[in-house]
Amino acid sequence: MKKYNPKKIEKKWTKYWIDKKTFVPDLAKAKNPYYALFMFPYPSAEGLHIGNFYAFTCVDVMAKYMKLKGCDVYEPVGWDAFGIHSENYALKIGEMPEKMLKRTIKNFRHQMQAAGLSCDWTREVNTTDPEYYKWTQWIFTKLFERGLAYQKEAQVSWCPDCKTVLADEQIEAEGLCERCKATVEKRKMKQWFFKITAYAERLLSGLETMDWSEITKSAQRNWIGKSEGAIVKFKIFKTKPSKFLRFSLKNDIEVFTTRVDTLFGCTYVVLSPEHELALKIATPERKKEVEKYIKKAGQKSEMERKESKEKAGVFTGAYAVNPVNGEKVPIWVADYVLAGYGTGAVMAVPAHDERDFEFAKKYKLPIKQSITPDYEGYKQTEKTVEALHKINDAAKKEKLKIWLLGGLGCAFHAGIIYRLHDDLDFIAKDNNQFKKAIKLFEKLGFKKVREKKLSETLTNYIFANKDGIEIDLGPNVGEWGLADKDFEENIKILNGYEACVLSKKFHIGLKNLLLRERRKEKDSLDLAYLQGKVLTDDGFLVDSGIYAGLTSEKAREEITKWLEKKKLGKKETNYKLRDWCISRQRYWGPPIPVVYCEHCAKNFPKARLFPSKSSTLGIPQSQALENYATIPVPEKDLPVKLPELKKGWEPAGDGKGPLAKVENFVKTSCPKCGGEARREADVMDNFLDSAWYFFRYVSPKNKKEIFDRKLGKKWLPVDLYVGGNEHAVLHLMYTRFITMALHDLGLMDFDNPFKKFRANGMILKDGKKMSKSKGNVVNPEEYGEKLGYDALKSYLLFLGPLSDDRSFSDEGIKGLRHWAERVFNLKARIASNHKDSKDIVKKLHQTIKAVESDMDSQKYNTAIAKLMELTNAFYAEEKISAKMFEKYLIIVSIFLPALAEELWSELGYGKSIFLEKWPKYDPNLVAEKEMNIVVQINGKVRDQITVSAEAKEDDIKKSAFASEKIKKYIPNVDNIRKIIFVPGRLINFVV
RNA sequence: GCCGAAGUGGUGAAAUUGGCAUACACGCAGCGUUCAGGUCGCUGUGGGGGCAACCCCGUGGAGGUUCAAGUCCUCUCUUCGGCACCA
Repeated sequence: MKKYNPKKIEKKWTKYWIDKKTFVPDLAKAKNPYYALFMFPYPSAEGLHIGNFYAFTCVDVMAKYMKLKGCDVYEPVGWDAFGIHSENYALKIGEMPEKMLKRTIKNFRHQMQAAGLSCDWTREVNTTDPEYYKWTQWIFTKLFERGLAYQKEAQVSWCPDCKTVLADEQIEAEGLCERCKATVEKRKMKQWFFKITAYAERLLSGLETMDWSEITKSAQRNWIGKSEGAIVKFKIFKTKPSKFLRFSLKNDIEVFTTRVDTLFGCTYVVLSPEHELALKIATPERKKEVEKYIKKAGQKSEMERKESKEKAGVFTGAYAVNPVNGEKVPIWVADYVLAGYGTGAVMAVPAHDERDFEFAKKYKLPIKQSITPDYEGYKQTEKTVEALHKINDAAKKEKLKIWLLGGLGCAFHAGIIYRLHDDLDFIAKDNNQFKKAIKLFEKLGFKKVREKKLSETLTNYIFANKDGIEIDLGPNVGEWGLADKDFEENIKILNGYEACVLSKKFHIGLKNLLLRERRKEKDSLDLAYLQGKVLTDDGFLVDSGIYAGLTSEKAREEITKWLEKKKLGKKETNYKLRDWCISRQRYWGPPIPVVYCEHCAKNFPKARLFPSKSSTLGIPQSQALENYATIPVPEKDLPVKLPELKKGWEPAGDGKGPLAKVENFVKTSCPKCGGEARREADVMDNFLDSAWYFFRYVSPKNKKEIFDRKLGKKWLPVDLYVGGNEHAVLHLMYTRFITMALHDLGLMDFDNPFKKFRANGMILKDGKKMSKSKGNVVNPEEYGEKLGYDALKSYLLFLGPLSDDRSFSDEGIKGLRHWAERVFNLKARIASNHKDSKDIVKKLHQTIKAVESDMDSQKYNTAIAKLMELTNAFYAEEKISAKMFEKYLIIVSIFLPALAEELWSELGYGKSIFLEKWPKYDPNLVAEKEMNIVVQINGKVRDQITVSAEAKEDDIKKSAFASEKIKKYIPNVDNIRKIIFVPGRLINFVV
């Protein structure tokens, strides 16, 4: 018998599929289109990576399944060949990118074809093809017309190694370049941006209904970073407190906050060093210092700013007015406030914000509480302290020495006693002092409510006032004062009173009150010390005028309403998402299709204002270079071809692209006036190339349109997309944005490009991340050649669920090779006119059903497990019929395509197995004739019984009682308290 | 710190959504076939106790709901991913 030789078989069938166009659909005639897509391969010199290979496989298996299920499946392929990665590698080996890519693409194609994927190789696209990037440029011009592409001078991220600016999304968490891992710098440069922020809300809310991996959606949500709050205007206070400066509105300080409810707790305002008012408002005597600080901060990189843990800043000498209470608050400048978020200015509430608190502590700025977690407690303690004050003042007047103590553990309970060191006997005898105290209490509105006899001579009197404040009057110092370990310490804190020991229950409330007492003494008290931590959670407002007592949530609404009415603020939503910087000072990309014309600027000043006329979004128009009009290249002149350069295509690092030096490229004529003009010399980010490629696949050779509208309607959006989640906020976000923009142009009627997206987990090698330096990189080609691609692909899928990280091991893959072997060897058991046992037929039908349901939810690992079970079941049979084996081969073919084809042809079929139909399972055969019922006693399994599928509860009960084991546990049926019966599953007796 | 995902045998992992925990595979052990080897076939394999039938324990930890919990609720620990001086 022939031995299983995957190498030979796979080579034969991969060639057959391509030659016979087995997987090439007729896009126009297709009746049941299914668009299966894996992420755009970037043809790296290193060759195919196992992670990408895995994503391809996930898509491919589904494509094969859907094809057998009767769909017209399109699984296109192409090359994302522009970009810094390719160019960097070309620079490294000193070869032109174009030449190098010819080689790497060839290699990639070869590797992917060898893998037996069901790609359509007749419709490849390549982003570096002028026929492709013509449309990349076209998209730019369309966005420009709509005001979604604009130029501005801004702080941008510059990679010193790649010598170009990058988008925010292309900077990794530690401030490293996504491509080369160099630390990026901040530079102020004029760059082209895409107004992705105009779509922030749509990008966010769209996520809700999208069938995408949760992990991806969560990453996008975090990146968009929506926060709802308000803008509050602080007017600037003139040094003479009687008058406000009559500043125009723009000279108000606007702050963004999500916590308007803490506005009463605002004790100062902070501007970022980049804020336009920072220097303007500084008083003459502070100006020098402020200027010095701003300069120093400007020199620090973003990383340095973040690294310096201690908050630092400088006082401007100026004051602002808190709009809600008219309080005068100092204005500071500090670099812990970011220029790029919100308004670049914040209201500081040190009592309820950790950063503000840290800053306030350092510079001894006032801390004012305006939120409490326990409003009732707060009010009561306030009243208690008020009462204590009264008693204390009155006692002083009458020269009565008393100590006030909080009760330990009882509500609103303060006490009055004699001095600690006074002799108890003396107290008992000194009725005079005691009587005086009682009188004083009565005078202050306290009434005796009860009394407690402590001994023959000592009595405790309990007084209460109308607020329900209870105060003990008695010589019970031993019980209270000495029992409390914190007594001495608390006396020190409370030197404002004679003494007050706090009940533990009201620590927070009373300590907050103490805080206020201290503030009166202009002492900035250490809130963290008193409270353990800064109270940053929502709570109830206190010391906040008419808003006191409201919940934070309600107060935010009310205060915002009031601010809006008074035109002192408004509701505002902020996003962390920033516009997409698409300029690259590099060679290997599509040139930005823009021309700068001096004549047009003079003759048609309006040309500069382009695109404001057609803009519907109120975006600031492009300002281009000074004195030049910005003219987009019209469609008929596209593409703007990237000139072939033999020399000088390396990035210079001077902030200009290499094309700037190519005079015959830059020098051009203006498409508007025909006069002399200059081209933009930067190229576009390659993430734009890959943001729309799946549209192009629909009609890759179309010369008239970006894609054929009719075919688009049929095939788009993509049915299944799989790829790594490292692109969650890069490719996957850009793609959504471009799709929305094209949707708004009327190109199609959907704005989510991928109906279903699944982020595949990472493949680890023996539990560790793969890396070249560790030398544990799994090369798919190596394993494919050695053990067969059928086994390799199935193993990757069998490892675990699609979304989990999975560990690849050389031992583990043997199991799948083994399985392939067993499938191959099954043919020895085929007997053409054999009559299969009922059980094995049932097993086949059950497996068909189970595999279908697993495939529908992308549970490839269990689908394979079930096919293995069936294989094992076949091995338990002497013979199997050819008919059954054929059905089996079809369902196995999605995982072991080449092997299935080979066996299929050996059975005598002349056509591909993938032209067959997925076998239908017979529901009658799937259903079990008999069922296994678990018999439990008190929830513990004690026996199993087999009954017919039609058996009713009573029959089952009877059979259960017939069991010897059950009899052993329940000798007397009367002891059964309850019977739980789950049809088809179990019966549980509670005794 | 905030948001998300996840913790089950020696290992990768299953578990019809609350109903027999550990399917399938690796590894290991044993048997068979073979001159031999394993890319062959079969059997066994969570832990503990018992000659045995059988019993007890067991899904990161602690509680809870339930006849019944890997699954639901509360608290907690750990790991991974995203965001992060974002007001």
